[in-house]
Amino acid sequence: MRTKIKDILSRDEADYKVNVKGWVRSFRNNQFIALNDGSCLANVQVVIDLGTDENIVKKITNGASISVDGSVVASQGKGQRVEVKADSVTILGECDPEKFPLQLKNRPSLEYLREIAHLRFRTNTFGAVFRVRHALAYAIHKFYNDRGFVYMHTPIVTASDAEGAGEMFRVTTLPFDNPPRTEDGAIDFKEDFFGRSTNLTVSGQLEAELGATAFGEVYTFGPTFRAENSNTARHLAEFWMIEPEVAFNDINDNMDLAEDFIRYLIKYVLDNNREDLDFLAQRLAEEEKQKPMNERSEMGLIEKLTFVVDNKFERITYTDAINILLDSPAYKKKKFQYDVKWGIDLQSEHERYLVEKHFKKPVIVTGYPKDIKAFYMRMNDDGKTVAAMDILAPGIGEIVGGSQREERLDMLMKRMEEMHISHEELYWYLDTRRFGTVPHAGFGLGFERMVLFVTGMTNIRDVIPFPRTPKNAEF
RNA sequence: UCCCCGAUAGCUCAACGGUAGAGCAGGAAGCUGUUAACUUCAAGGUUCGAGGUUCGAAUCCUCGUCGGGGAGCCA
Repeated sequence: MRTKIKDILSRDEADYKVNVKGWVRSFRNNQFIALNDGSCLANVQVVIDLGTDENIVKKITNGASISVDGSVVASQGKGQRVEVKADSVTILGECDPEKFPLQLKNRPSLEYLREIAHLRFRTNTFGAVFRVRHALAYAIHKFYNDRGFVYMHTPIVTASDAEGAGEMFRVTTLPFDNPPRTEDGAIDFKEDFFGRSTNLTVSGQLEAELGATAFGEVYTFGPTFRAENSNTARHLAEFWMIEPEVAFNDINDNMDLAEDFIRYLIKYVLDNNREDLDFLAQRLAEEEKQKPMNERSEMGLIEKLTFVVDNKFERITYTDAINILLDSPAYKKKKFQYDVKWGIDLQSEHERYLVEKHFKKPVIVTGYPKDIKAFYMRMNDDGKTVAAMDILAPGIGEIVGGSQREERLDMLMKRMEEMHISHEELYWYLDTRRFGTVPHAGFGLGFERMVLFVTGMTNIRDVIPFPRTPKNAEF
């Protein structure tokens, strides 16, 4: 019966028999094995006799997998309280040190580790990141389950291309070198697998709204695909998104939910993944030391997370945001590359100014001009703005985008016409407004952006196991 | 997609247009309660690819590939 290293270290007692299995992180002095089994960040020290069979000792190399039978004893050394005194060591899988691409003592760069993503889980950093990622995923389900939400699986393959959330990946079984054609030469999607043109989903929101008008409170948590040629540290072609949708909620309820949600997730990880977070905090602090003074962040990772848990997000309207920007020293000194005036979409530099310079905390911006937002957002009484809300996080930018939805059939149809979206194609969406329509609201939280925020990592490719980005679908 | 920067030993990085180096890893030997163990020795290179300039190119120029930072699009 195998005992996990996490259990040995947290039990913190001596004088009992165990079997431990894991991967060798380092082997010192022909005697001391630092063994890691992924159950926690820390290694357990395995001590073997100097007289151990040389054929075994030779195979205890970095990366090798071993099984150890022995006793947990109080350590004579300084670095640990308990260690495993081995009675016998079995090599499960050898690891040729000459060929093993992961050499931990060389401080491999994140970029290099990305090239060996199949092995990078075996590092402290990625071990911590992906344990935290898991904890966040679990906490998401727990948060909504505890509040009576129904977890809804919205389709991955969709025929709807009206969501306007970005470029889509086509799903087809047609031969691309010689597709069937209609009489006028267009590709005949009637011949395709689904009998129509289909794509990978860019959002589960429209389907989630259907669920919300029956269950009241639903959420989705699934993969999402955007075929945008985005090459940034914040974009993936395949990413995960959480989209709660709640009947009878207005925009203020929506903000409350999003804020409670984010704060809950951070608190969950602070309470349950402290060892990993402390390691990531230390990693980040060392990285910050490399930066010039004026680029360093004022707070450490733990401090930042605690601050977010303890403080309300700032809530401002789009119009307030524009006025703050117009009044800012940055604007007056012409520091902004893009001009500021009512009606523009806020640029990255504007969002960063609001979040990182002016408020220095997460900011919720509401009431955006209708012309820069999607058709389904509820029109405000002024006829110019919609009940949209974006949550902007320091260092990440937009982490949540949501709105109260337009529940009034006539208003919704008018907006769709203005934006050239077919009523026929979305008849099922409009039906929710035809039959027992209710006010409702929801939002989308980018899961990887949340993981970025919590772990303090800076590239989104380092918080998803196998990133899909333009020109990269390895593994 | 656009702008800027980069690619040199397995990894992290040096090298003014003039003999490609170091640390670590890996190999050999030693030491033995170590903590990224330590000490000694030996080995390790198509300088990303294709062209070009030059007596001579890692170094300069052009194109390409890949990576990083920023922007756009967004979550």
